[in-house]
Parts: sequence; structure tokens; C-alpha cells
Amino acid sequence: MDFVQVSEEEGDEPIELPAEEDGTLLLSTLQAQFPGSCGLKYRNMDTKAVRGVRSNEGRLFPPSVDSSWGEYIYFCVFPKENKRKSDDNLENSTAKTKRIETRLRCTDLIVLGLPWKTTEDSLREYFESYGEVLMAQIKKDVKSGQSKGFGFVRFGSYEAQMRVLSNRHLIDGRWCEVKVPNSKGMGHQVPCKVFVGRCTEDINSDDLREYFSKFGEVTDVFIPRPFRAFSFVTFLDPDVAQSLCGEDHIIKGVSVHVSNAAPKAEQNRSHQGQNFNYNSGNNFGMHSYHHQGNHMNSGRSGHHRGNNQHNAHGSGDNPTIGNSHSNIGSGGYGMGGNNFGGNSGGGYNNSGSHNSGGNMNRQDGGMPYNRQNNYHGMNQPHNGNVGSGGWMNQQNRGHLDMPNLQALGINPQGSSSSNQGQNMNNPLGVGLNLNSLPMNPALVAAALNQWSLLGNQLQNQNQDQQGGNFLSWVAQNSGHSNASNMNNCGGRKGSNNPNSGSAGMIKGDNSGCNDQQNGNSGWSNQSSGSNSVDKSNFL
DNA sequence: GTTGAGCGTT
Repeated sequence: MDFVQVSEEEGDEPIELPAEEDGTLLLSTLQAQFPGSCGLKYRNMDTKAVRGVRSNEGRLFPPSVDSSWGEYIYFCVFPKENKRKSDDNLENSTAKTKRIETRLRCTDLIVLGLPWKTTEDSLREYFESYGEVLMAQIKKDVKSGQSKGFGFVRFGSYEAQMRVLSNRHLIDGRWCEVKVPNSKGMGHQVPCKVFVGRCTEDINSDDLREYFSKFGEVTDVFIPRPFRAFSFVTFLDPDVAQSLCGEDHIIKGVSVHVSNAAPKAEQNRSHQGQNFNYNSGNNFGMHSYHHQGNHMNSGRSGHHRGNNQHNAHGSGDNPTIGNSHSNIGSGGYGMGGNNFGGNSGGGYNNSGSHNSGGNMNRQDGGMPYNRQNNYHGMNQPHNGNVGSGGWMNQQNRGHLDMPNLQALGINPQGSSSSNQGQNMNNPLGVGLNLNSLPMNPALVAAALNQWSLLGNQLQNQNQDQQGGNFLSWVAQNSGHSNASNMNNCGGRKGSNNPNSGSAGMIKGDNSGCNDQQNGNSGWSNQSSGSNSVDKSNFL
């Protein structure tokens, strides 16, 4: 009996696989040892090139005319979606295990928001472009047979599942969510998304996709608009994403920095007192977030970097519900880079020396310089969500650029938290859920300011508050917080009033400023040198 | 016949 020496990847120790009597090697024999493999290849010693092995109807044919497999060591071919970073040899030992594991990890996926008209056939048809669909069902009303607007799908491969989870889906004309059902306990999601800082405006999504595809399959590229000098790249393989973190890459001549797209921390449901002390339960095995006392650190790898409060939340789905965070106008428009919190419910420390940073929304792009503590910020830490998510549609539907939260293990449902629905943290106390307003939160804030709604409420919550409206409150607080903030921007040009955080739509000029930590308008993040950007709001 | 947050008569 002839044996064929096969290794998973070139250079690995080979396994001898028995060939059939006719000299062929059964694909099933190969797959018994190398699950997921679909073929063989070998390096031709003469040409130094890699040659593929002929494969037909479940059989692999020896390359030589005498039906001999020779002394070659063959290595496996895996479907493209299994392809790993080519130089990723360190993971060979785990790759196989991983494939086995991942095969076992296919789960039913719930598809929410389906059009009423979608049938199981059309649902299946849609998802078959991602891979083999083992099951597609629409939940219907028993009596009427009418669709309930959601359904389930199951894929044959984990790769397909991952791809589906990391993409958005336009099904029969409607944007739908695909999630792992009741996934609050799902802990296996690892971040596939990386934050790419120091982007320039001429680096478009195609550039990013093209560049990063050489490391692994890119499933999504997201560039916040208006331009904020960063973007997100999502890989199919979280290992690829992780392997790139911390690296600098040159794209179109520009040195960009890749870092973790800060995973949204576990929701702090306890909400108690002044102790804002949460360690994320979602550290994905690579970093834990120590948000202690009154300064939250957005730094990676558990380090306290920058000490700028940031908002780890604030996606369009407003996952900050039930948390002690706030966004007012986080995201692209309006107040953009700055989050002003209302701090209802006791929150944490409005009066101590360590007040939250003026720009709570800052997440560094990995620049090692010009990092300053920013404890002296507005006296309003977060709590309450005012218009979080900025321009994003609350349901994330219909927005082409909205990444899928669940790909990162973020479940916008808020799971069992009691604070679902109406925002319990609403600092306005005016019975408004600004998140539900389909408009620019900055405008909302400005409007409320006009109505003197914001200021009054905030006054009750902030002992430093001297009265006035919200905008003046912003000005005041960012005003006396600017000891650090102003200094961060030595190159500031005069056009931007750091106290005018309220001026949501004013385009700030912060060129030369690497740390925009004051009350600038959201637009000010457009400064070319800015690394003070918030990635978290786009996770 | 309407609707649009959710979690599945196996």
C-alpha cells in the first residue's frame, strides 16, 4: 500500500495517509486527518513552484504518470475562507483544532427585521451566497401564517456564520439584523475588527480593503463620515485582526496605526453609587479594562493611557442603556468628539479632583506622544444618553455603513438589564428619549437648550452648576477644565473656541493639535493631526 | 387587511 505524506501546512511534520489501490488518495481520508481540507498541493523541486494535486469526485490523484505519490510532502489546501495569514506558522498547531472547534460552533442565527413578505425560500436564497444553508425558517403566526418578521438560519460552516454575523443584510429590500439568538452568554466572539488610526482622507475603503486583504479576508471596512482620521477594518478571522494590532502599516504612503477596536465593555448594570469600578467581563482574553474611580481608561492592553474618559459605547443601538455612560452627540455629527454626560442617578463623583476629561470620547489612535492626563474636564461625567449614536439610525437599519455589533460580541439588546427601552439614564428628565429622535442630537441638545430644558435639569445634578442653560453649562465646565485641555493644543489656531462645545456644527480648526480634549465641536476632529478620535462609538 | 421589537409549537 502506498502512503502519502501530508502535512497541514508546508513545513509541518507530515502524516502518512494510505492511498487506494488505484493509487488515488480519497479526499475523505485526507479530511479524516485534516478536517476542512479540500485538496493537496506540493512544492515542485524543479520549478520551486507550488503545484496543486488533481482532484476529482472525492479522489486526489498522484502527480506522476506512474501513479506514484513520490517522496513529496504534500500539504493541505483549505477553502479560501479558511486561509490564514500566510506567515502565520505559529498557529499551525492550533489551526486544526480550531477548525474542528469552529465546525462545532455553528449555531442557529436569528434574523430580525425581515420584511413580512420574505419567505423561507427567499431567506435561504439570500443566505446561500454566504455558504451552505442547512436551515432557513420564518417564524409565522400559527393562525394567519403571516410572518412574524424574524426567522432563523443555520449554516454549514462556521466561516459562513462568521461572515454573516459580521455583515449587514439587505433582505428583500429591508435591512435585517442577524445575531446569535439569546446571545448574552455567548462568550466566544472575539473581535475581528481593528481600529485604524492616522488615516488620511484619501485612504478610501477600497484602499483599506485591498491593503488589509493580504493578511486575511476582510469582511467590512467602515470609515466614519465625516472624515475623522480613522476607520475600522473587520476581518473574517479574529486572529488576523489580533495579529495586526499594535502595528504600523503604510497605506498609500501614509503610516496608519492598527489597534484594537476597543470592545465595548460589559454593561455596568449595577449602577451604584460613586463607585464606577468595572472590569469588563468582555476582555476577550487580551486586555481587561480597568475603569476605576472616576477616570475611565480607554487604553489598550489594560494600560492606563491618556486617562481620557471615553465612551466605550454609543453605537446606533445605544448599548449604553443600563450603563453609566453617556453620549451626547457622540458620533459623527454635532458634538461629535465630545460626550457630555448628565450624570443622573448618583453617578460618580462630580466634585472630586479627578473629574472626567473634557473629551470623554477620546480614544487614542495609538500615537505615543502628546498624551496628557485629562482629569480636569467637565464636571459632568457620564450617565445618560443623549442622542448617542449621533447620526445613526437607532436600529442600524438602512444605514449602509453601520457595522454589525454582534460580530464583536456586542448585544445591543441589553440582555436582562432592567433599563431597556426608555432610557432610564436620561439626564434630561423630561421624558424624552433622544435616542429615538431621528435627528442630529446636537441639534436636539441645542433645541432643548433653547427651551431651557437641559440646563435646569443639569443644574440639579451638578453642584458646580451655576445655572444657565445647557450650553452655558458646557461652556462653564469646559471653561474651568481647560487647564489641561488648552495646553494640549499648542498649535491651536484661534478659530476654535474650546468653550464652545455647544456649537455642534461649527467646524473647528485644530490643525496641529494631537489631543483634542476640550469642548470642541464634533467637526473639529477633522484636524489632520488629530488622534483624538473616538472609535468606540462605531463598534 | 394593520405591525417593526423581539428569541424559536421542532
